[in-house]
Amino acid sequence: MKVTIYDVAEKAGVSIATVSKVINSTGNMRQATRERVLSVMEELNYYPSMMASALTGKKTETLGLLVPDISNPFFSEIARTIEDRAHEKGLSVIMCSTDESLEKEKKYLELLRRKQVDGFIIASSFNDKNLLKGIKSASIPLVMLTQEAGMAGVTSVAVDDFSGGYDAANHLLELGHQKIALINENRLSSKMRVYGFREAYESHGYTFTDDMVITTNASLANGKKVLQTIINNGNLPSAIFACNDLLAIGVLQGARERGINIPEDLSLMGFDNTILATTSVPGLTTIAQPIEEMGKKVVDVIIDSINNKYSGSERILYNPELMQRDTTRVLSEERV
Amino acid sequence: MKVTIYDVAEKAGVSIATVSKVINSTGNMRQATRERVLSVMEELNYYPSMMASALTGKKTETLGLLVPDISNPFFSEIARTIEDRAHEKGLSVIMCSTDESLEKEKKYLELLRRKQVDGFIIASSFNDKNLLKGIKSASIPLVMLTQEAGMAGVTSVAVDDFSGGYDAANHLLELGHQKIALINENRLSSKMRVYGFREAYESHGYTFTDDMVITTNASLANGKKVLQTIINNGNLPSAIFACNDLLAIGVLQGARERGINIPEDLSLMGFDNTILATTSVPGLTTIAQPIEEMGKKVVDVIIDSINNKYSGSERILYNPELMQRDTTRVLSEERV
DNA sequence: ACAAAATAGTTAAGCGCTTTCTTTAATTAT
DNA sequence: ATAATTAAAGAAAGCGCTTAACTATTTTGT
Repeated sequence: MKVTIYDVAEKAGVSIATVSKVINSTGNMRQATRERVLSVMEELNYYPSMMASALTGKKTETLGLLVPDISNPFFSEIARTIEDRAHEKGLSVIMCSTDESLEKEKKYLELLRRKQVDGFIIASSFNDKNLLKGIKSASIPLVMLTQEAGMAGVTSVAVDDFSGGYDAANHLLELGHQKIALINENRLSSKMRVYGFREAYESHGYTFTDDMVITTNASLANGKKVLQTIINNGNLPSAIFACNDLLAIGVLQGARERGINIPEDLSLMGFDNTILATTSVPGLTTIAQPIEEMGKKVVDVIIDSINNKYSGSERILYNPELMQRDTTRVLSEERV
Repeated sequence: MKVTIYDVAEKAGVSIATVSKVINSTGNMRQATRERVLSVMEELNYYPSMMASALTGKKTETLGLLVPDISNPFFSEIARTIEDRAHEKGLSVIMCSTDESLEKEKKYLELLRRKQVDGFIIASSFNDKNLLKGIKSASIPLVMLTQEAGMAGVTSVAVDDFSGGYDAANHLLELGHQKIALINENRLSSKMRVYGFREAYESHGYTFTDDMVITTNASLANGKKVLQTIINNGNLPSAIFACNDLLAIGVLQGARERGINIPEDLSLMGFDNTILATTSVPGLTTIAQPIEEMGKKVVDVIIDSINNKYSGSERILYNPELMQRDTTRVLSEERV
């Protein structure tokens, strides 16, 4: 049978209250007593149940993390830094991949509420804001990662997507590109990148039109597919800006398969600076997010709000950084 | 305040026992009563606490997953399939990256025990078998993934590493390579790959020596580093077999930086067939593991053993598959 | 040496559920 | 219409812990 606090108390010849005190290092007691209890705990292989203690008003020491897809390198990389930081602070994390699907978001949110997680870190879109409102009004700590909540009173940590997009456009524009296609995801952060791009683009005096952008979900396959679409549309652009590395690499693969040379025939940019950008050939020019910093920050914020040391509602924005590698280059004369 | 079963009971004008019954769809009751309770639950935004119910002998519906590193694509990919399967069956999963460190393994194991996870899926090495024994003797369900427990009574699901290594060797040997370096990790599964390799190598009449293999941890950086070491040792081999894709890609990067052409100057193989193998250029020849199947299987096994429908102790082995891409080629005459 | 103050340890209620028994109400049979 | 049977709902104990309030034991002061 499972060994409980009663077993320990009995064997150590004390009350369960005393055992509880040694577990939590609270209250006063003789050193000898403490040691005796400790050794009995050891001897019996006793693991205090966090369920039981959570039930008595303590925390569950568990965080819920909702990401679109943990197998997407960007999210697995940030999940790793979150996990590390959380563990450092004594919390575990339950991860859920939502695929940005409303049903899954709803289901997982409910599940995690029932599990009484101490707080949520949310990197999934949550287009149904009511879901978020529900947890907000139950005053369960909540921090958005990678995007804003789209409602008051929720803090978020993210890169400055707009300026990342802006930088991307500038880079391409400086290289002489003007006919550019964008690949976008249907989430706010991606759209911000496109807006930023647009801003820079127009400030160079060009006209941005919506048909320059194609929206799809993040995956290698979709990257390829979109490239195909772009090709089919005829009128190949001289550069493509994908709103994340996964899509960009998909384009890269597709290009290779069709004999389109990158960057000779086509310049390509991604966003995120995941492992994929560093391992591809040519190396992917991309906009880096400070993944580690963001991961740490987001757990620090959630922990502070769990402990009521934080009740703000900020937008914490990090600066993106252009990582210039080898998929972009000056537009050669003959293509102008 | 948090809404509890009492609030619901009171508002619905029934006892908490009745509410409990509707929550769990047990016992008999009038349809009208059930509906009334249900609607009150809805109205009050009631989320039954799983902590409380777990305390009364039910399950926590939570699995503990220990992997070396969730940001390693192999593990994030398999974690995704595990997560999906688990959710399908109503369980959540807490993920922990151990970095194969003894302290972390110990810490996380203890933590998860305290959280009363229903079972463990372990893909980390656990060189200290006592840790595993502890959970085994507490009769907490446990399945090894990617490797064996190294003790009786524990079932494991993995690829047949030995035969994967064997296949890798054969492939290289058939291409005429004979001077081959291996990059190994310090975990049993990797060593099995090397043993398999060795077996094939020797069966071709060659002599395998231990100085052909260099051991390191899985990371891009280490792949590069090892390549450097190999170069420094002089006497460059004509092929390298890395025991996982991450290391192989590291080698690929390193090679590129030093102007070593792959596969012209050096053939290269990985293991796992992660996204990295498909996106690299040239595409990495590697040994594929059936990630999805394995992920599903491992949760099915753990669930069955949680429900006492399974108490076996099998080694469930999947067949690896050679994915021939472009980093390996026939050893050219002049290099023989 | 004795009261006052501080320290050590205990009692018991309560956290939010589940579940076994009981009791009460509704059906069916006679 | 009434007893026998079955269905519906409730009472209460218990899960493993925390904690406030309390009692017993020491220690300190004078």
